[in-house]
Formats: sequence, C-alpha cells, structure tokens
Amino acid sequence: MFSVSARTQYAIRAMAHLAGGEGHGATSAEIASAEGIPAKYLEGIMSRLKLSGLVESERGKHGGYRMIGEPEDISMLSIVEAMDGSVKPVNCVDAVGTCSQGNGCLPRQFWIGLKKAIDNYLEEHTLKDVTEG
Amino acid sequence: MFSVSARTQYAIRAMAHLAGGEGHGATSAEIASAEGIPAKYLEGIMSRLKLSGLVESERGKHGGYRMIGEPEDISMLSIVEAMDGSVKPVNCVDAVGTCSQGNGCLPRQFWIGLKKAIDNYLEEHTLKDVTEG
DNA sequence: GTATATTCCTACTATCCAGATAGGGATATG
DNA sequence: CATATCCCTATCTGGATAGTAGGAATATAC
Ligand code: FES
Ligand code: FES
Repeated sequence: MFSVSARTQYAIRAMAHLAGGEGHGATSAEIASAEGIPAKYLEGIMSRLKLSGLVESERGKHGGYRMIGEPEDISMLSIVEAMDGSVKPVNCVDAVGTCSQGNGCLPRQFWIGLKKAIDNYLEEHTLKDVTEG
Repeated sequence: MFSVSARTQYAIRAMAHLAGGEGHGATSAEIASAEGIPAKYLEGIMSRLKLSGLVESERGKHGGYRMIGEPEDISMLSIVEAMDGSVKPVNCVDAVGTCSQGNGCLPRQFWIGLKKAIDNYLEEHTLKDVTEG
C-alpha cells in the first residue's frame, strides 16, 4: 500500500548522483550507467525534472544536466511531485462539492489530513537527508 | 500520487454504514444498495474485512455482517491494511540487507520515516472521525 | 423437507497504467 | 561535417485493479 513508483525512486537516485558529482552535473547516459537505470527511460525522467525546475540542461557535445540549487534546499516533495504529481489520496481532496455533503464532508477532511501529513514529511526532508544524513 | 484504491474507499463506506445501522449490523446486499457499491464486488470486500477481524458474519436467512467493537475503537489503519496490506512505500522497508549499504542505508531510513508518518496518522484516526467527527 | 436468503468460494474478463523500448529530430561543439 | 548530447513521439508489455458470473454451503421459515 502507498508504494512509490520506480520512476520516483529512479529520480531520487538521479538527483543524488548529480548532488555527488562535481559542479552538481552529469549527462543522462552517465547517470543511467552509474545508477543502473534504463537509459532511455531515464531520459524521460530527466525531462520531467527539468520541467519542474529542479535541473537545467544543455544540449550538444559537453552538454548534460545540472542541479539547480543545493541538495539541502531541494525537498523530497518537489522530486515526488515532479514525477507523479501532487499527493492526492482521493480525487475530491481538491475538488470540493463533488459529493452531496459539500465542504463539511468528514471523509474528505480525513483524506485532506492524510495528504497534509504526507506532504509535511516530504517537505521537511531534503535531498541532503538521503545522501549525507 | 499515493491514491487510495476504490476498494479501500468502499470498505470505509461499508464500515460507516454498519456503524450507523442498529446493532452495527446489515447484510451485504443492503450495504451495496444503500452505498451504491457493486454488490458482487462488495462481497469480496466484506470477506476481507472478516478475515481481518473487523466484522463477524452469519449465514442463511437473517444472516449478515456485524461490526466487532465500537467505531471509536476501529482505526482507519486497520481498514486500510485489511484491504491493501501494510503501508510500504518501497519494498526494502521491511527487507533489510537487500541493498549494499546494509542497515545504515539513508534512503531506507527516509522511507521508513514516511511509512511511520502515514501509519501514525491512520492509527490516530478512527471510524468515528469519518462518521461523527 | 422444500423454498429462500444469505455468506462464501473460484474463476473469468476488461481496462488501465507503469515500465520499458525504438527511432529519430534538434542543437551544440570542434 | 561528425559527433555527442538533449528532446520528442510512438509503441509494446506485464501486472494490477475493478468488476462480473456462477454456483456451493448454510441457516431460517413455513
Ligand atoms: S467530498 Fe469526497 S467523499 Fe465527500
Ligand atoms: S535498503 Fe532500500 S535503498 Fe538501501
């Protein structure tokens, strides 16, 4: 239950690899090889990381990816959301009025609370926590 | 991300229905009809709830299901686990030694922390919270 | 003891999606 | 021009989830 996608786990490893490399940079192929991630699959992951503003890229020879900012400033939540979107236990957490009970719907309050508990934990922890402790 | 299965949501509605009924009891067909849950699908759900010790059952005429205990004593975690097993963000949370880093593996510590955050929230909340507030 | 209402069991189908692959286009270097 | 890289789109596949089908076991009622 509540298992994390392989994509997210790959993304964390990729970011950790960037954090460890000099200048916080590396090519997609390098990361794939070093971390044992399917190269073509990783390309899509790096693309998402870029869309979310976690890395920047340069094409052509001597191109590659570089982390934006420092590991201690990159929350795990930002990585998770970059891969699979925001935490949403049930659809109605951000769609008020879908059920008859309106805003006072107790199950909805319960799920929103769960979302917050998860979001808080992920927001409190950064890339640094999973690389250096 | 981290979406809850329809099965779990059905199970909560079913338990809430039992909690509301007199003697905390009802038949599967009653619940299905009242809550708008596919009848045959619900049968499997009730079976799981029974296996987990959350309800008891009686067959034959005048049979049905009855909640064991009171709503305030039934944690949401117990319902979630009855449906989809224990919270396990990644496989290695309960399988130490799968990765090279052994027990000090930082990502593992991170995921275990997430599991605990989720478990705590779900354990703290009971069926009563989603029915009466 | 037959009809009926229920839980219980096994198997099947359909649909979706994560994971992965394939092929090539765009762009920068040299 | 040759090469290395990021980038885009399409496709395949396995497994899981949601739901269906049919009936066996069991308890009650008349
Ligand atoms: S708003 Fe989702 S159950 Fe009421
Ligand atoms: S034990 Fe899971 S990543 Fe190390």
